[in-house]
Amino acid sequence: MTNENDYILVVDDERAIRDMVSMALVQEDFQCSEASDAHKAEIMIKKNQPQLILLDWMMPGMSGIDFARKLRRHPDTMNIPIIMLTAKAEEDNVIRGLESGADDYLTKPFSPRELIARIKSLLRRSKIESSQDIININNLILDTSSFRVEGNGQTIDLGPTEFKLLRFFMENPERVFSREQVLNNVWGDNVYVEERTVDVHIRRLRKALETTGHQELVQTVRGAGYRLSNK
Amino acid sequence: MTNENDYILVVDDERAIRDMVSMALVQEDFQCSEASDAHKAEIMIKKNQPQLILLDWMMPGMSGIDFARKLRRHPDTMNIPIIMLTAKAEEDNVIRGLESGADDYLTKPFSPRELIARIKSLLRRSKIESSQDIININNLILDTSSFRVEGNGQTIDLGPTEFKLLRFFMENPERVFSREQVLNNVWGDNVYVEERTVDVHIRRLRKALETTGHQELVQTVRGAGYRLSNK
DNA sequence: GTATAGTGTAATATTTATGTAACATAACTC
DNA sequence: GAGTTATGTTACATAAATATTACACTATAC
Repeated sequence: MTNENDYILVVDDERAIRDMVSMALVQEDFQCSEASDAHKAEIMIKKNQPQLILLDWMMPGMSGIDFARKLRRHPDTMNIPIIMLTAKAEEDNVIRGLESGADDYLTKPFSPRELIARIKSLLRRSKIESSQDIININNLILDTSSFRVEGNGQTIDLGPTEFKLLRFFMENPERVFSREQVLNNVWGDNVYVEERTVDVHIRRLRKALETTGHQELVQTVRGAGYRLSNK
Repeated sequence: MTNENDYILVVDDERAIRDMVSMALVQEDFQCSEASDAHKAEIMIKKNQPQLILLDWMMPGMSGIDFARKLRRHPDTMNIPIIMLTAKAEEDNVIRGLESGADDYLTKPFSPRELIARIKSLLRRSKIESSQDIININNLILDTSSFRVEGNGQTIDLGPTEFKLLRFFMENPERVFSREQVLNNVWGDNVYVEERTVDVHIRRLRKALETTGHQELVQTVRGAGYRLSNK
């Protein structure tokens, strides 16, 4: 096994679950730590960033779902994969869990083998995604791992939505996307906002890019949508 | 909803599952068909290639996993996204499922909402990847994904209607279309504008093409309409 | 809590595209 | 060549698309 480089954090208030999970992880040569609540987990994450987090849905103090949201908001922890652990009775909420930013979920009781399977699958995916994390177009540099954008060496400040927007366009340059496509890809499905909202965020993005003269990369294609291009 | 163009094939030997899934799909305006085994599925795929396949793991005859592998090997079906449907008891095999080429998997029982969410997310990804379409006639190059037109390497600026017009003609070269046909295809049915309006837009298109000498591709066929031809 | 930053919407301004009509030219008929 | 019809060309008012701004509201940080 070559799992020894992957460090996994288990967050659950029930000791029995934590132990069972840890055991399964160690068996597979994963490194792992345990935290009994969100607060402790937060401290541990700051010290040593895990490659993946197993998160209980229901916990005293901050709930798993809120914690997941918090992690997703913070640039440093934004891209750590999260697997939610939910009890059978809470199944209805699974969707909310996924919407809050979890990447997968497991319904208790689950078998160690399934747990391992899902972990591996997620790690695999996240490694593929994070392997290409710096995009450079005309000296506009977007670093997805540190969530930074630089233009000609100068840092550009972007809000979360503008960052996602720019990232999406930089990952798919030279391609026109309709407002609807942009909404689906940047805001997500099942999110309803006005199409015109895209215009406003494009405007905000352009404004931010003006500081380094990169606003011209974001182009309007009348009747079709927007495009990022260096031509 | 704009899902009506996506055709999804459901392959499962249990009628109950197929019905449930179909119902959920139809509700979302997806087109869908059902197959009860791999063999039937194969025939249906040949006839009409689906945008996505929902594939049961365990089936009489060829198993889902083998079928997935087969699909992945064949060039025509290589890029069709596959979602595996696995029963709880078969969880050990989830990894093998993903390794055999499935893009995602769902564990039964699953909720329709989750099903739909995963389908949409997969379709979104695959659409961006597959939408590259370039037409080249006499070095007049039209790229539908970037909405760009180039003549001998030089960019040609076109308004939305002229672009659509040129696209239509380039997709159907050497063929004469009456003004009425052009209106129906480029402007859309049930849009009423004067037939002579076509002339004006043809004029605009020709003018734009003059910059690279491609105006002669757009030919008038007196009494019949217009044609795009390199002869 | 209070301050701050981020979001979506609606109203308004600006830019660009569109369709039509009027006139010009070319082609075809006799 | 005169008469007739089809197409080319241009200008312009209007419509449509996009840009921009302001604002109310929410979420987040301190």
